[in-house]
Amino acid sequence: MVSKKTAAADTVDAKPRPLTRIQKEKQDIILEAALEVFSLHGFRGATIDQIAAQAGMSKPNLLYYFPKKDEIHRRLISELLVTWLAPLAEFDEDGDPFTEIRSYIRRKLEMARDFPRESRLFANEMLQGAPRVSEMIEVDLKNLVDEKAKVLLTWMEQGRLARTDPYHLIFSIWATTQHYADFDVQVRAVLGKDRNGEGRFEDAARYLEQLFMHGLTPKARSAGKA
Amino acid sequence: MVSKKTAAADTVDAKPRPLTRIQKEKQDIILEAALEVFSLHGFRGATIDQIAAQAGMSKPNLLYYFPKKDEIHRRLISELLVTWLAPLAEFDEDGDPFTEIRSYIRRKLEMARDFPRESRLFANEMLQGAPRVSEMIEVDLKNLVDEKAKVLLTWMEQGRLARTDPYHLIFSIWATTQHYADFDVQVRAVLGKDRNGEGRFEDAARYLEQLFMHGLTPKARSAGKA
DNA sequence: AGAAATTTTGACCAGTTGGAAAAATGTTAG
DNA sequence: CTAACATTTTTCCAACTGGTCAAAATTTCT
Repeated sequence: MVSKKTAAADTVDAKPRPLTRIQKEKQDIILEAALEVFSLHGFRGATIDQIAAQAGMSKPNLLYYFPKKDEIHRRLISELLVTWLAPLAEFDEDGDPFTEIRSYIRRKLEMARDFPRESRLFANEMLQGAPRVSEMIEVDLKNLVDEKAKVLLTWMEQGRLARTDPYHLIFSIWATTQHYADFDVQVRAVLGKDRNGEGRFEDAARYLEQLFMHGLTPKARSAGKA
Repeated sequence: MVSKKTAAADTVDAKPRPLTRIQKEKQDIILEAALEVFSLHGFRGATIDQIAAQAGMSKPNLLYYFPKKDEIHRRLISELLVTWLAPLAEFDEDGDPFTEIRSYIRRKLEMARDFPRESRLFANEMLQGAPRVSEMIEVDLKNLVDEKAKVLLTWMEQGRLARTDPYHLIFSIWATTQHYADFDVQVRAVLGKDRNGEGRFEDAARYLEQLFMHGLTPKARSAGKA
């Protein structure tokens, strides 16, 4: 009764059965396809048939590797969260505030460019109230942000960074960078064909750097009234 | 064959039949319910049954007013877009740049607070590649933004605003404000119970003002090195 | 090669979903 | 009151969905 099916079912089984190379490959193909479909249609909007088609296999075959739709999604999300938190974790207390913030922004922007599907998968989950990751964001994410907020506060107290709300600071970085992945259609539509070439990414990076470093105040009156 | 059904079917009919007050009321109830459900689950994720339940009526009864699920969604989206573009349209060339931008940010932030479902409905649509509103954003939205970008450019040339990319400037306002509606769960989770009271909104407003006015550079060296 | 294990396929199913048809129940004007 | 119209409910259905299962095809191991 243990090994009627061999491939995936080793979630919490006695004999984890090492996972053949072929199984790993197929699983990766499926996860890749699922990422594509889930990120576009959300969990409920995506069908196993679609994912199977995208993965180039039949539905029952896919279900042989992942017996539950749920589980594909869960795997994607949990893998994603690791990737997603990594850049923030790199934030270094001993570095220069502006260098650290600038490179964090850049890394996040690169992620929006290079992993837009991951970003959208995450956004979909958030939009729907994060039913599948609530614990993850209430514990892991919160702790990490709390920690980094403390670092920011230290910098502010040392006068090396403008005194402001560290949490909202982090939110604004997330928002501005992920926007380019999540609202890609809108960005493309508004920028029009011309402004959409390779320069787009650099334009965004340059603008965000300006925004976070100096805001919109023109040089002439940087330290002006009030 | 014209009037077998009377209520909704007047999309492009000969006799638009004035729409009784009762019909208008019921339609509004349905749209309100649909907004709730669509904004949470996306188009495909939402079912007519759910919407009907939310609206307090039976599915066939709902279908009497909106014969197609599609149409409820379309109506919501098109009504939404008007509301959504209004604040940007108010942007006044003759005003003071900073006053205009600041009040635009505040209006958008208020909208994120007061109409989070609309924001999420819109976000859902964008995430999915805007299949139902592509024309709207490629024409109406683009034109409006082009126009306002020109205003921003003028201000920049007059030295009244930092020289930067006006399109990305607008994107960053959208991103930072809508973030509070679309990623509400995340924001709540990260802020924790304490920091989530009535002050939250004001904190965000204050932070964003600081960000857009001065960036993160501390006062002491506002106009520092190159 | 041949047995054993793994992978793939095809047929199938029960539950859900969007929607149609028609009967039943109001509602209103004459 | 009643005929005409508007609204609501009941019943039903075909397509789709997540998922099962046994048999067939393939790979792996000896």
